[in-house]
Amino acid sequence: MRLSKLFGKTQREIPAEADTASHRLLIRAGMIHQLAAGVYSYLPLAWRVLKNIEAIIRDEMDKAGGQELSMPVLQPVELWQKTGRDASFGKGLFSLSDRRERQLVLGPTHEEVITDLVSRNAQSYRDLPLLLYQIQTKFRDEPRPRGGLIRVREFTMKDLYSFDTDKEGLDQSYKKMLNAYRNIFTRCGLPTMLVEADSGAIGGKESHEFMVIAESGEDEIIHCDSCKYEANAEKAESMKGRVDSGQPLPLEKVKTPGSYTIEEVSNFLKVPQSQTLKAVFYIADGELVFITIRGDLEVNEIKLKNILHCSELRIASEAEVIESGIIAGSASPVGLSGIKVIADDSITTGTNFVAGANKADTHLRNINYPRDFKIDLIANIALARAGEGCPRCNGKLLSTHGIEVGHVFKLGTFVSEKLGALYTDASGISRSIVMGCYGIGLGRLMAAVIEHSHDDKGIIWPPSIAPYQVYLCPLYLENPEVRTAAEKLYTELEAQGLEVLLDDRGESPGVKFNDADLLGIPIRVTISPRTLEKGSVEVKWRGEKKSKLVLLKEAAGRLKELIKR
RNA sequence: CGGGGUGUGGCGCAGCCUGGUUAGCGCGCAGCGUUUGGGACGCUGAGGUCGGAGGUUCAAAUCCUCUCACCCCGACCA
Repeated sequence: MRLSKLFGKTQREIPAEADTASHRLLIRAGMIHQLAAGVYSYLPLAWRVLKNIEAIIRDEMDKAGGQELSMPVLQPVELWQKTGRDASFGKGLFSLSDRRERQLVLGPTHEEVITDLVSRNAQSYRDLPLLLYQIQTKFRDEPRPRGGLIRVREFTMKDLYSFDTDKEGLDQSYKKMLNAYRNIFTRCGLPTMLVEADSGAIGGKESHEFMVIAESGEDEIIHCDSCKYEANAEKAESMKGRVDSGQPLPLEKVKTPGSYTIEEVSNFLKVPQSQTLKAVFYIADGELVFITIRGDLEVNEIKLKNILHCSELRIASEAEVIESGIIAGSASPVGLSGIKVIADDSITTGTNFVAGANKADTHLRNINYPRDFKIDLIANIALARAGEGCPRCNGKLLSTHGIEVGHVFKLGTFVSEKLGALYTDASGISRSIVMGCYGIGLGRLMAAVIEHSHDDKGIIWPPSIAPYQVYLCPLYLENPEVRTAAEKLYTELEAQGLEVLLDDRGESPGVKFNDADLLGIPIRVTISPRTLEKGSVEVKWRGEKKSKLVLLKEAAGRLKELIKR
């Protein structure tokens, strides 16, 4: 390809709206263009990278036994109503109606469609296991697209679904996919961390995410400094530690004028925050719930949502709290009735807690569970934080940020039950198919590669996914020898099957070198009167400082070898 | 949805507070010339409904009202 003809121009200036590295570089390299919030065009360079990523993914999926197919983006909403996931996706579902006022959605994922499809085509245990996948555009009306391609509303995703007869089969499919995913990310030059994850709106039980460590990552990863424990903060657990405060003492009322927050109460009564109980109020699908948790901890809303099995969860407004007769600032589970009370299991880690008295400016000392109050549900709903103890060993938890590039779920039979996807086992009994699902976002993967591999000059593409392999960079093109040598080498390299970008522009060396660095093509080959004097060209890897001279007549062969490596 | 911010040629911005001739600057783009091993220079030129609607005024990019879009911080996910 001749650079002068390539659609898409490099930009010198940094686009104002971009503040993550990949976003800036993708725009500056002329690879993407934003049409609307979270909606992008991919220009030829980006498209080539995506195609390369796609080829790697396809290869690994096929090797793992996957069969590629293609399903509709346009889906009847009824299918989503059957699984109830129209509610769990909520406003994230792009929906529209056709001319007959039929409600349709644009597929954000394809569990429903594929399960419906499989249920009609696989009836016997002999038809299983199955691994089916597609690489296709997904639509999700994200509340807030961000970071360029990191989070968008229309994106290409590889989604594979596994169908097995039982849990053991699912475990095997899951393992195959974990392995394939590791291969994919490695081949894309991306180091990843496999973390335990929450399954969110997709549903299901066990779930893992592949994370790329990056400052700009949206996810917080909690991991142990001494064992292998790694989890998304949404899911992470921690040792809460015991609060040793002796034998239960009798309840005692204390006046606490002006003290409302945990900090104020703890200062006023001179007790550590871990010796208090915090009250937090949420509205779960319209119903007010009372949450109590040790004062030094925070509620993990994801965990809370999961145990409440609700689709919408938000902090209650002050008005809503007051309306339900609770004294904000002095709220307490003690003596409360008519409201659902959920407690974090941290309330059992100590004795003689301080909490509100449900009476203005008054708190209670020496509250003990279960002596003094009842709750509807006790569970681990606390946010794990760096510095706390590892739940698996004696280590300390650390925190980093990451970009989620892949997510795998053990779905189980949730979807197949709802959609009646059954198979007949060897003894003739009808059973639900056991499912798993596995996704990779291609654009996000491309962005993550850039986040991981760039410098202040530009992108550094791993050769496996680079849009071109060689940046052929002749200087002083008006010099006939340079021009002839460049054209000849260009032809030879292309004949060798190499992907070459020829910078045939009449730009100055500085401009050409800077663009070469920005575009991040793995190998730069410079031809100038200076190199030709020695019958040579200059070869330089994008990621390295030094270059070396290669004889012009050997150049094509040598480059072919380099690329192979 | 809550909070913060921005909309002015393809890109980055100034002008707005304190209304007043042809709306500027840099990059980029086109032409010519001189240059050029890490983003050269000169000359010439093209390109703008000042996000949109309404209003105030003799006069609006500038003031007022409404509205739309986009970005950033939080609740969602590949």
